Order: sequence, then structure tokens, then C-alpha cells
Amino acid sequence: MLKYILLGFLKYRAMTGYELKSLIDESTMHFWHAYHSQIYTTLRKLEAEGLVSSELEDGDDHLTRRTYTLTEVGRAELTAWLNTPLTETVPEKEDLLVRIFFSAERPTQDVIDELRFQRQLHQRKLEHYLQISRAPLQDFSAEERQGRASDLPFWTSTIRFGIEYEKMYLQWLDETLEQIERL
Amino acid sequence: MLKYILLGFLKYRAMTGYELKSLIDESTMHFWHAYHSQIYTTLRKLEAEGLVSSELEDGDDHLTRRTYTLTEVGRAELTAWLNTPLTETVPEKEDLLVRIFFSAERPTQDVIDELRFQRQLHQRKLEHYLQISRAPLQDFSAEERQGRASDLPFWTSTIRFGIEYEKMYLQWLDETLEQIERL
DNA sequence: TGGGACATGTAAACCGTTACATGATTGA
DNA sequence: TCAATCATGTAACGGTTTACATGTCCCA
Repeated sequence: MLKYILLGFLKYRAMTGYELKSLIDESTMHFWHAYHSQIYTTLRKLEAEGLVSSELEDGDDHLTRRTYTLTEVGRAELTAWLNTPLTETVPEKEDLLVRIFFSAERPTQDVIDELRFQRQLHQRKLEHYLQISRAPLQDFSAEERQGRASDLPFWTSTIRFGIEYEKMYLQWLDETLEQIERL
Repeated sequence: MLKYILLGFLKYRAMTGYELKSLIDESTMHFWHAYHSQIYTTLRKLEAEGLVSSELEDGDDHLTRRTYTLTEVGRAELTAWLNTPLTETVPEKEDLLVRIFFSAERPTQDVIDELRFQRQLHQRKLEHYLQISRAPLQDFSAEERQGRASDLPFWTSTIRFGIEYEKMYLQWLDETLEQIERL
């Protein structure tokens, strides 16, 4: 899946692995996450497959940057993937729920503490997503964002998902806490 | 993570891989999924680690069943894991959102069709979860469920998560469809 | 001079998916 | 007799995570 995220962003413009990493951290965080190690290796793999090409640039500074450009083959592969609709849902994988499911014999206070801590984390995530939704794609310049105006409704849809997900999560945590506190 | 689900269920009683598979399909589906291939190999690995022991049984029929039993070491490992609270959230991985994020240049109707199809899938999942919440842990006998009465509030909490998640998902799909149809 | 951001990689381990493979029992 | 369910496994592949590894630039 990371493959298509990289191709998708490179369709906007040529970028370095580092830029792609920042973009993923900032913009897809609420539906996809990747470590820099995977990003760099995947870019090399995509280059070997001919979906992207790369150029090593020595800037004014002495930092070496490798800039990746989407090839025609890469562009076609991305379009082909987008034209193949999903026919399934992705199975949920929620570590916290595994723990809750088997928590009957844990000390009640421990469970409560764990849920309260999760509440803080999700509260923070919600606030972060709300901030992104107010000013999306900060890594792109104003002109670039204007050039991508047609993308905006799709970007805001995904961030709205993140916001609604976190709200749902917080409410579930509150209800579950209430229920456990009553035991 | 599957490791702890297996240990968790084996704490209830000794079971075969097949029974564990059915239980996972029925009861943890809304927060964890696993193929039988992974279940059987993980059980063997847990046995090699001494966390479970197994016995081959020839029943009246000629089906050979391997029944796994939780060892003391396994029980301790499960308890230790449960006593180590999560300090992070699991990163989201939502294939559909990746597609939506990069869907600006797709034919609008294709996007709408894909979202409508997802709507059907999630509607079905919601109905399935509602059914489970009415009668949880059907794979367990009535007596067994009574013996596990203290687990019930935790099980119902997780299934409530599944239900609220699917409701949120459906609402998000509806709002997104509405928005895209207006474009 | 030290820390943080910039910048790029490799290697090993681990986990999960897909495909291959087999065979018995039960009820329609 | 055919399909569904019961029952158990192996192998290969691919994707993700964790750890290791290095070096520059810029500002306080």
C-alpha cells in the first residue's frame, strides 16, 4: 500500500525520500503510517521496477539529496490501481481491544488507568487532526495547494474520517470507563 | 498479538486449533482476524516456547485432533502481558482512505460506486455485530458462558466498539457520498 | 559545543497473507 | 454422490518494524 502512497505523492511533483516521509507524517498519519527505513527501501524497489526514476543532487550545501520522479509507467500503474475498486473491507486490528477482551481478571484500577491514558492519547490525536483540518497540506506551498484545489475535498474527507474516528474512540472510552467503574 | 489471543482463549479451557479459529472468527472478528495457517503455526511456536502443551487425540471418529493446553509458564506470560499497559495508540491503516486521498482525477461515478459498495459491506458488518451483541460467545456452551460471567462486560465493551465503529464508518460514507455527488 | 532538523541508508526479525496440500465425516 | 463442515498442516512471499549506522547544517 505504501507503494501507491509514494506514487500518488510523486504525481504531484518530484520529491526526495525525506520530503515524502514528512508528507506522510503530516498528511496521511490518520490512515497510513510508515518508517523512513521502509520509505527509502520501497523507493529503491520502485526504481528497480521502473515506476520512478531518481537523481542525486548536490545542492549549495553539501547535503546529498536523491530526488524521485514518477515515470510514465509509474503513472499508469497508479491509475490502474485507482481504477480497481476495493471489494472488501480491511480487517480491524486493535491491540487495546484484545487487552480489554481478556481483562476480566486484571485489577480494575489497572484497567481504568490504562483506559484513561489511552483517553489522553486519543484526545491529543483529535486535537492534532482538528488542527490539520483547519490548514491542510502545510508542507506544500500556497501556490502548490492552489494548483491542487481539486484534491481538497478528498483530503478533507479523509481528515474528517480521522476526526470522527477519534471522537467515536473517545466516547467509547468514556462509556467503557463508566461501565468498569460501576463494577 | 495473535499469540496473546490464543493464550487468552486457552485460559478458558483446552482447545484445538480448529476451535480457536472458529472462536476468533466469531468473537474477535471486530478487532482481530487470523488465517488458520497462522493459528496452527503460532500454536506450534508457542508449544516450542513451552507456553502451551498439546496432545493428539483419536476420537470415536477417525478425525485426529490436537488439543492445546495452557501451561503455567503460558499463564504467567499472559498475565505479565496484561499487566504491561499500552503506552501508544496503534497507527491506522485504512486502504479505502488511501484511495480516496488520491481520487481527485478519477471519474466521479467510479468513486461513488466504490463508496456505495463499501457502504453495503459495512452495513452488513454492523448487522452482524448487532447480532453478536444480542447473543455473545455462541461457541461456548450455556454453562461455560455462565462460568465466564465476569468476562461479559469486557466482551460487550469490545463488541460495542465494533458497532460504534461501523456506525461512524457508515455516516462518514454517507457524508462523503453527499459531498462528492455535489461536485 | 550541543541539540535538533536535515538526509540516507542496511540488516535482521517478525508478522501476516496466499497458495498449496490432504483427508474424514455428515447430512441432503 | 456431492457439498459443507471438520480438521491439520507446509511453503513462499511480501510487507512492516526495530535496530544499527552515518554524516551535515544551523542556530542558540
